[in-house]
Amino acid sequence: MQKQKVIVILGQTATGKSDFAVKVAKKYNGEIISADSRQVYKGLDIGTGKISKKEMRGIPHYLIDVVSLKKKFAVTEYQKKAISAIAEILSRGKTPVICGGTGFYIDAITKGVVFPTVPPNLKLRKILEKKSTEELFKILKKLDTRRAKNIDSKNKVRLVRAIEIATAIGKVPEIKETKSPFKFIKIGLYLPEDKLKKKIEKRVKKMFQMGLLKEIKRLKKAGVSDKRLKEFGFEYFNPTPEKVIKETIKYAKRQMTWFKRDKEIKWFEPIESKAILAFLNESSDKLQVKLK
RNA sequence: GCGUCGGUGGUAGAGUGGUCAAUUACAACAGACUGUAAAUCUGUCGCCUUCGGGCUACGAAGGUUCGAAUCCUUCCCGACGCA
Repeated sequence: MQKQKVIVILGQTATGKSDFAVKVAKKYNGEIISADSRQVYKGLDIGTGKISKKEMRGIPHYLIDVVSLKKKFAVTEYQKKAISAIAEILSRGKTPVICGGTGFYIDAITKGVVFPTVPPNLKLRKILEKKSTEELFKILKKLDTRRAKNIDSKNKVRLVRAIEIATAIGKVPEIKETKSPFKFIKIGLYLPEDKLKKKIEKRVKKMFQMGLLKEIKRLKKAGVSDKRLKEFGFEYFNPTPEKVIKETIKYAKRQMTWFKRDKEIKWFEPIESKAILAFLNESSDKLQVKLK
């Protein structure tokens, strides 16, 4: 059977993914699934650069505004929801277009990573978080030598989670990837460094103009704690334009470190939109040919 | 003009005779990534290197000393105070 085609549009922040995805969706009878770890939350709009209703130009967008700020969202939930969204879109004879900059989320779908199903154990976490990384590493070593070997022994967050899994089910399962029933066509949008920086500056300034500070005030009023605000990213904790620009540039670099590993991504500058559309046509043709 | 304090690596800023190529932070560069992922974490960060080490460096030039970023002299520059 032919694998059904899913278009993926990824790239660093401020490269114009959202707009481009709408364009592609228009052209290919598509619907968009966002791959952004923060845009899933209701109420984080300006700081996350969420696309507006108007900018959506009538294209349905999935996985935006799907959880309350009080709930914690995680990759696994994203994975589940995104995969069912893909199925649903395809069942209506439309093309799913995944668009976003959260590499981890994109891989969760396109690589079919199987995550351990152990839920967070807040009590245990509280205890573990008080310990030093050395202590945590020792504990993990005792519980699961295999995972201890490949874990980052200085990364507390990872150590805590690994111990959490190991205490629940004995050992951390080896990482597994399952073959996806879909064919993903990955398009990466990139900009030369100086252009990217300029776009980031522009974008951040616009954020402040649009009322980022007001948005934060509103969140605080709604009972969001400082700690939680920090979790929502640097835009949400005592931001100044300079600080946000600086942090965004660093973040963009981290994104690229992630994307670089994926050799399936075909990279384009956003201005090459014709070339991209041609590439998409070609990719879908190839699929058709394989069919015969 | 006199006096005081200061001039340290891309920046800020420690160090005040040896363990100093120089704490640390930031920036920069590279990287990791098993339910927090705009998160979390790692490495490199004067030049050269056969990775043992070699060379040049703490405003400039001299000097003291076995040894100086650190002490002395002069000069240059900056801040402040007095004229």
